[in-house]
Amino acid sequence: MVDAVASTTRQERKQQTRDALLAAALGLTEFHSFDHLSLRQVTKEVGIVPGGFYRHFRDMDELGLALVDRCFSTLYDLAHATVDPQRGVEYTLRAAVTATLDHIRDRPAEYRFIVRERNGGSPVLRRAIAAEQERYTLTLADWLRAVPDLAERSEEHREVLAGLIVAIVAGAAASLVDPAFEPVDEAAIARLTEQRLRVVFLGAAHWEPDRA
Amino acid sequence: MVDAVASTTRQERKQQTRDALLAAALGLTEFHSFDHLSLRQVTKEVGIVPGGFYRHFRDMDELGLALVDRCFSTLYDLAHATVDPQRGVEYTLRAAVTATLDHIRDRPAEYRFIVRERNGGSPVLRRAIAAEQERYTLTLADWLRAVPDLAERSEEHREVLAGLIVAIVAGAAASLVDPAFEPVDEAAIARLTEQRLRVVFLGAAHWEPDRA
DNA sequence: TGTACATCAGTGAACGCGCGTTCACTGATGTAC
DNA sequence: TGTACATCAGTGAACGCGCGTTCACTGATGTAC
Repeated sequence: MVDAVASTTRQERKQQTRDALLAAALGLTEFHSFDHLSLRQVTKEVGIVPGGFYRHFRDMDELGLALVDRCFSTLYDLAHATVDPQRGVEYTLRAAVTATLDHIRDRPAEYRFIVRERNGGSPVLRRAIAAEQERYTLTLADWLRAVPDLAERSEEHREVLAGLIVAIVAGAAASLVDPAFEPVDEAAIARLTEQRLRVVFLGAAHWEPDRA
Repeated sequence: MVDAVASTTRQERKQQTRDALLAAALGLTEFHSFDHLSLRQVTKEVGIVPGGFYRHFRDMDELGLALVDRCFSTLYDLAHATVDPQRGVEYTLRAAVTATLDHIRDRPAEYRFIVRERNGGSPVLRRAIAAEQERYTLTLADWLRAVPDLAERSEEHREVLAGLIVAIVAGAAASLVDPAFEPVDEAAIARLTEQRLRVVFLGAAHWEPDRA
C-alpha cells in the first residue's frame, strides 16, 4: 500500500490492506446491499488499484464470507457479557435489552451487514449467515440453561426460546441501524423489544412442548 | 408489444406490458436482490426494447414500489381467510399455520421479494415495505380482537402480539422460499412456526403490559 | 361510412460509463550464503 | 556485514461487456368531422 510504515513487515502490511478492504466493504454497504457493491469501489476506497484485490480475495463472495465471520465473532462477545443467572429473569431481561441495544449502537455497520445479507442477494452469504445464526442460536440455548426457570426444561424448549430471542433482537437491530429510518426512536425500540422478550419469556415459562 | 392480439385496445395492451414487466422483475429476483436487477434484464425478459421501459415506469425504484403494493395486497387476502374466532385459540393457531404456509408456498416469489427487500439494498423499498408492514401489523392487531381471550386486552397488548406474529411468519417465509436452501424441510418449518406462535400466544395470555 | 389528423407503445441506434479480469511490470522486503 | 537472488504486494494499461438514458422514428390505434 502507498503509505505503509517502514518498520512493519511485508506480511503485516498485507494484513493491514486486507483489513482495510474488509472495513471499506462494510462501510460501503451502509446504503446499498453487498451484491450492489463493486470490486472497484472497494479498492478505490482503500487506495489500491483494482487488480490488487486479487492478492487478498478470489472474488467479492470470498470477501463477504470473511465479513460474515468477523461480524459473528463480535456477536459472541455480546452474549457472554449479558447472561447473568444470579439476578433472576426480570433483571436479566432488562439488562440484556440495554446491553444488546448498546452493542448494536456501537457497531451498526456489522449488524446492518448481517441483517441485510441474511435475506440478501448473494446465495453464498445467505447460506453462511443462516449457518452462523443456527450455531449462535444453539449456543444461546445452551446459555439459557443458566437461567433458573429454564434449567430443567428440555433442549428443544430452550432452542425454541433462543430462536425467538434471536428473531426479536434481529428485528430490533434492523430498525436501529437502517439509515433509511433516521432519526430512530431508540426508546421506542427498546420498549418494544423488552415487551416482546417479556411475552416470549412468559410464554416459555408456561409452555409444555411435549403436550399438544 | 410484438404479438399483441388485435381485439384488445391499446390501453389494455399497455397494461399487459406493465403487468409483464412486474412479473418479469419478480421472477428475476429469485436468486438475486432487486437492486442487482437491471432495467435491461427486465425488458429483455418481457421482449421489449430497453427504452420502452420508460413508457411504464420512471425508473426501477418506481417498478419496485408497484411490486410492494401488489405483494402486500395478496397478504390481506390471507389473513382474512385464516382468522376464525369461533373455534378457539388452539384450533385457530393450527389452522392459521397451515393456511399461512400454503399461502406462502403458492406465491413464493412475492414472499421472497418482501422478505428480501425489507432489509435490502434500496432505501426507497425498505421504507415502503416497513410502512406496509406497520399497516398490516395494525390490521392484524385489530383482527385479534375477534379472539375471545384477547378482546378485553389493550390495543398495545394486541399490537405487541401482532408484531411478534408478523416476525415469526416472516421468518418462516424466509426459510420456505429461499432457493439457496432447497430442498426445504417444510414439516420442520411448520412445526417450529407452530411452536413459536404457541409460546407467543401463551405469553400474551399471561402478560400484563401495564404492570412492570 | 370514409377521410384526415393525433396519439403514443414500442423501435433501433447511439452515447459515455463503470464493471471484472488479465498481464507484464516494478521495486521494496526477505533470504541464502 | 555484504552481496546476489527470490518473493510478491501493488501498478498501470488494456480488454470486452452490460449498463441507463436519449432521441428521432414508425405504424397501429383512436378520434373528430
